[in-house]
This record gives sequence, C-alpha cells and structure tokens, in this order.
Amino acid sequence: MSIAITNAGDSPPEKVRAPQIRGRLRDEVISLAVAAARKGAVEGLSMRDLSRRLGVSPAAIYRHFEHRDAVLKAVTEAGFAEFEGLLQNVMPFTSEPIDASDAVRRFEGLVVAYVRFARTHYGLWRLMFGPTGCESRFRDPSGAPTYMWLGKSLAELEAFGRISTATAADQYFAWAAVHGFADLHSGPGGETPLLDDLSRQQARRILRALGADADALAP
Amino acid sequence: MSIAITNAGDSPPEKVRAPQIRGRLRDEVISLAVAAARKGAVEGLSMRDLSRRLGVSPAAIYRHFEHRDAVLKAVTEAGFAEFEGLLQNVMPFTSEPIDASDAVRRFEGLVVAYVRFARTHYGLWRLMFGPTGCESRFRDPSGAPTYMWLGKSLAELEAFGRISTATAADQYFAWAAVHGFADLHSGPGGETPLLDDLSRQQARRILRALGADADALAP
DNA sequence: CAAAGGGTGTAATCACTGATTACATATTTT
DNA sequence: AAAATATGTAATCAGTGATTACACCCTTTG
Repeated sequence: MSIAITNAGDSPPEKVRAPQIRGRLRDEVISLAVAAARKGAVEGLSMRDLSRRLGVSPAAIYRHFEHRDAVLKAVTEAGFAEFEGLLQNVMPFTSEPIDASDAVRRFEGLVVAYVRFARTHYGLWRLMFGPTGCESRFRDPSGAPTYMWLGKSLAELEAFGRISTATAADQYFAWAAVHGFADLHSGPGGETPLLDDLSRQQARRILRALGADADALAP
Repeated sequence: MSIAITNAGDSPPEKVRAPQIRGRLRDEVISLAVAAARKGAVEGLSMRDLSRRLGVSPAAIYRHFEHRDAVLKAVTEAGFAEFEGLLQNVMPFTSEPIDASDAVRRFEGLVVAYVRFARTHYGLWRLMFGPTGCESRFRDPSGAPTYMWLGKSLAELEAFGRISTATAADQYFAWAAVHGFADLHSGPGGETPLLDDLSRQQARRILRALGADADALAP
C-alpha cells in the first residue's frame, strides 16, 4: 500500500527549477540567442528551441519578450555593445596617437577589427546591419559605432597630414569601403588566409582615395 | 427536379484549370517569387502562399522544386540574370568607349546601376549576395557580374591613363567599395534624394584610390 | 506576520508553415 | 491503344509563433 503523493520520485527526474528571479530568464534568453547568432544565421532561431534549451515552457519567454522580433532586437543591441567594445579597444579614446604611423596603424586596426567581427560573428553582424537592425543607416549613420570611430581616426590622420581630406562624405566613403569588404568576406566559406593583411591593404587603398601618399603608406 | 451533377454551377466558381504543360507551374512559381522578392524580404515567402496565389495545392510546387531552398536558388539565378542584363546595358561589350571621360562615365554608370539595384530590389539583391546566394564570393568572385564588369571598366580607364593601377586587388577593392555603399543604402528606409549623385561621388573616390587625378575627375 | 498583488512559469490551444505520402489525372511515348 | 511518365490533389505529420486561462512564487504592504 502506498499513498500517492504527487510526483514523489516518479517518472520525470523531478527537475529542480531555479528560483524565480526578476529578469533571470530574460538574460538567459539573450545570452543563448547571442551565442546562437554568433555561430550561424539567425533565421533558424526559434522561440521553442530557446525554451527547450533553457528547460522552460515555450510561453515563458513571452513573459519577457513581446514577440520573436523583440528577442532579435535585444540580440542586436548586445551585438552592437560588443562591437563597440572591440573598436574602442583598438582606439581607446583616452590615448592619443603617438605619431603619424601610429595613426595609420589605428586606422588599419579598425578595419581589421571590423572585418574580423563580420567574419566570425556572422549572424550577429548580419542582424546588426540588416534591414531592421541598424535601421537608421544613412539617415543617421552616427548610430553605427564604426562610422564614429572611423571619423575619429580620419580626423587624426588629417591632423597628422597623412590624408588631405576628411569630410563627412569622406568618412562615409570609408565606411562603405570597409563595410563592403567585410560583407564580401563574411559568412561561412570565407576562410581566407591572411585576411588581416588583406584588410590592411583595403585600409591603405581607402586612405589613398583621401589623398594619402602611396609611398608614405608602405610599412 | 434537378439531377445532381458533380460540381454543376455549385459553390466553387468551377475554377478552370489551365492544361498541364511541362514546367509551366515551375515558371509561374519563379516569376511570382521573384516579384515578391523584388518588393521586400524573402524571409516571409512561404510555399503555401505561393501555391494559394497560383490557385494550386501546396504539394504541387514540390513536383518542381525539391524544397523551399530550391525555389530561392532559382530566384537567385533569375536575379543574377537580370542584374547582369542591367550592367551589360551600361557597358555593352560590343562598343568601345569613345574617350577617357566616356570611360569614366561608364564606370560611374556601373556604380549607379549597382546601387539602384540594391536599393529597389532589396530582397532579391540580399538573396544574391547572402550567405547561400553567391556562395563563392571571395574564392571565385568572377562569378559575380559586378566584379567582371568593374574589371573591364577599370582596364579601360587604365588604358586611357585615367588611373595608374588596375590589378585584381584593385578590382576587388573597387567591388568592395561599391558593394558596401549599396548595402548601406539598401532596403526600406533608405530613400535618399540624389542617390545617383552620391553613387557617382563614391565612384570618383574609388578612382582616386587607384591613382586618378582628383581634378581630372570633376565633370 | 499575514494578506494582497504583481511578476513568473505552465498547459492547452490556434493558425500557420515545410514537407511527405498515397492516390488520381493528364500528357507523352512506345 | 497501351504503357510510362509527368503533373496535381487530399490527407497528414511535425514544427513554429503567438495567445489564453490558470497556478505558483516572491515581494511589498497593511
């Protein structure tokens, strides 16, 4: 004779759920979604898959996000935060460049970082610069970290006399040239050896378009 | 008294189906899918929606396409064919450029056409240059019409002495700069007035990077 | 401390999608 | 004319985004 106690060592392994904490699941969802977007395309990222991997019911996520697009938006923001951190690492706004060639190296570093990011965090990057990601692209490109950092770098280079022009249009030209290079090398199957070197070459050609002396750019 | 003949003027308007012709539905599917991709993103393009609009059962399409990706692949190819036609219109391979400034205009025309295409056929363009579209991007960029036409144009410009270098790397640089500019202006919400003028400016900056004299480029 | 209240998670359900199967019809080939 | 193949259908499957009514937990308040 056994008194039936509900769920007393029965079939399901008595999943021990973590205590309810405000925003806990929300953070977990974003973290997991970002990790997924890092690896591959975000198209196949499903709410149900997220819920399964987090050991939670499908509807639970909807307590923290209105719809799937809201998750993607959060992922996009996380991606931009990370991206900005990378660029800031190349150009910390506290330190001034030591000399002209240092300024050139910083510019090259920005390009290398941009391309690397697009290359290794494809889904994330695509989300960030997709139609809904950085929605104010041309109308307010200042929203994009790259645009801002490229502007700083170009201003430095102009101050050092390495380039002859650094208008907003020039800045946008540089951004487009970097962005396109990154896009063409992004995604799976773009394993190019010496990609960093190619990125630096792209950077030097950009500077040439802005009046840099070809000889002065050679390392 | 009326003898019940199956479907004699009854509820459904007695849909008159076109006769079975080999590949007819296939062409209709591609045509409709291309039209859809022209307007907006292709993510929301569903097989069932296609079948409904074509007045056909969902399974019918699977007689002509193995899966959804096969439809997208066909759409991609159609997009490339159309794109190549546009570029060829700018640079018909029969006619030689008249003079140096004509060669410059042709280069500008290529850039304008590229950006316009990305701008007005967003879903299609995205499919073409997405991860699965032009899959051999860097490894064999010759597959991309732009790359080829840009190469021709740069060779012309070098022959006329307007630029000083036109190596494969220069060609790739130009492609990246055009592509990135197009990408930043693509999609909904990029309604920029005078976009063609901006495209031409981008083109001139690209030529400057390849050694063109700044003064000689001014119209 | 106990009750109220809102934040958090669940089960059930809906409409939709991509894809497959067995079957029926039309067209072409033999 | 008969066989073979191409084309289309109905029924069905598993998977998805989203909503609803309900149960629970934690915090705040009286």
